[in-house]
Amino acid sequence: MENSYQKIYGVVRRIPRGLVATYGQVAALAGNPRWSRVVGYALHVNPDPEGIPCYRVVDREGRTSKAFAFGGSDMQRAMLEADGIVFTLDGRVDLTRYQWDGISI
DNA sequence: GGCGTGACTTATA
DNA sequence: ATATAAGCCACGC
Repeated sequence: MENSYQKIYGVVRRIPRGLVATYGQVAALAGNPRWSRVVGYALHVNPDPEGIPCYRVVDREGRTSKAFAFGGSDMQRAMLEADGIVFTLDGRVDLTRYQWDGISI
């Protein structure tokens, strides 16, 4: 039982539908603001894609990395739009409106 | 424990 | 905006 990953997964799992969180946000909520890379790795291994919607985790710009698992940011965009999130013309999420506060749930 | 790598972040040029 | 550098932590060898 490893705390770090469980915490990260727990935080990501708490992200409410229609909102997104950044790697740094998840890392901070997990307990350490410096796990940004670890969060990415944790989602990379993604042991439970159905319980851990990695597409709701974006970077500081509201964007995802090129190495995104589902087939690229294109798939992620579709998933987030299905959650009711609207993208900007830049192909990014409006973090000013959709970034999770971490207080929900 | 060291070294390289990585779905990150911040700072500097 | 892009590139480079450094920092952070975890995994595999």
